Amino acid sequence: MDEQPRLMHSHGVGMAGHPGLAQHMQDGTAGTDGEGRKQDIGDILQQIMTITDQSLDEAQARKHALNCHRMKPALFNVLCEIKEKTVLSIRGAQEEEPPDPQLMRLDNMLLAEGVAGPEKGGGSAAAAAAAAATGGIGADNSAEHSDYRAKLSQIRQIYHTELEKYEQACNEFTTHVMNLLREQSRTRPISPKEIERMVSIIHRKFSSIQMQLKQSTCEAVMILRSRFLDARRKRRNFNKQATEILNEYFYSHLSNPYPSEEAKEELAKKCSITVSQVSNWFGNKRIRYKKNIGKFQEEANMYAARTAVSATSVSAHGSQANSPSTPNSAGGYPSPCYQPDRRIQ
DNA sequence: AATAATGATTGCGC
DNA sequence: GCGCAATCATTATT
Repeated sequence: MDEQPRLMHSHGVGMAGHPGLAQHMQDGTAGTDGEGRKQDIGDILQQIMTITDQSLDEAQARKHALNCHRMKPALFNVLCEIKEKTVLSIRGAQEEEPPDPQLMRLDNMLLAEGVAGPEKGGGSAAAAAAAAATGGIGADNSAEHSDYRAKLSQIRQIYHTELEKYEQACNEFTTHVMNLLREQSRTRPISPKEIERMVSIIHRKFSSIQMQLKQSTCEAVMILRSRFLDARRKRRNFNKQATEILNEYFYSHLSNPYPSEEAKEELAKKCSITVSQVSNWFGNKRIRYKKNIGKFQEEANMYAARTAVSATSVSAHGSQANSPSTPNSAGGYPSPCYQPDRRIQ
């Protein structure tokens, strides 16, 4: 019920009644009465308000005069405090900045890829060594790898120069703004705290720009990786002998062209390719054979004839064992017209 | 330069 | 995990 008066009292923040000002004025204006002080302040404020109407030289002189005025520090502090209470307190609350998880992720990735970290020694020698250490396959691989390294270091260089540019621009801008604010704080209530806040705002802005750089660098690295890691891009056909061996197996097991794990391993060893390459080959072969048997007719006949010949020659030498483990008849895949029958004769 | 062949990858169902 | 089918990207051929 009777809270109204108290509320109204607490809201009454006027300039004349400001405790800080009163305190400052006590030692500044010894001997004058209240009317005089008010007159003084009104005078100063009037001068400040009209300063823009004057010519440049005049304004400069007036600014200097005001700056040297004995009331200046007091007024300045009061204005700063009022400003702090009215404007900045609104934004002051949301001041804390937790480390952005996304930024951390980007940083970690760049570090892991060797883009952000310290410069790793020199050029092609180190790259080749690294390639040899990781690859172990041979010259082909190391050539690819050094190419990869070269491109990566290119990205790295761009990243660093850009980052440095941003850093420099940020510093330049910050000092510029700080100087400006310091300069303006001679005529405008700008507290050091406010300048500090402004600097942190600038830093935040620039770090968000840096994050964009990091983001795009990450993307570039990912694209580079996918380019070089995708085996489709460095595909080499198998040599003649390898395809020969694979085809031989395929056509002699046409009824069931699914080599077991062991068979795949053996084929891989014989062709000096990996087991998964063997699997890929058989996968491709099966589907392509099935899709267009006619096209493979000739090939099928050729290999069938060849195995038939080798089988007969083997059996002619005495051993009666059937060479392929699975006979070639009933099954999923249609056979070509010429069906090699090793039981022939 | 077009086109075919070929090894590798991806998405889906089992 | 495997195989199939579709597809990609490169290499060989015309």
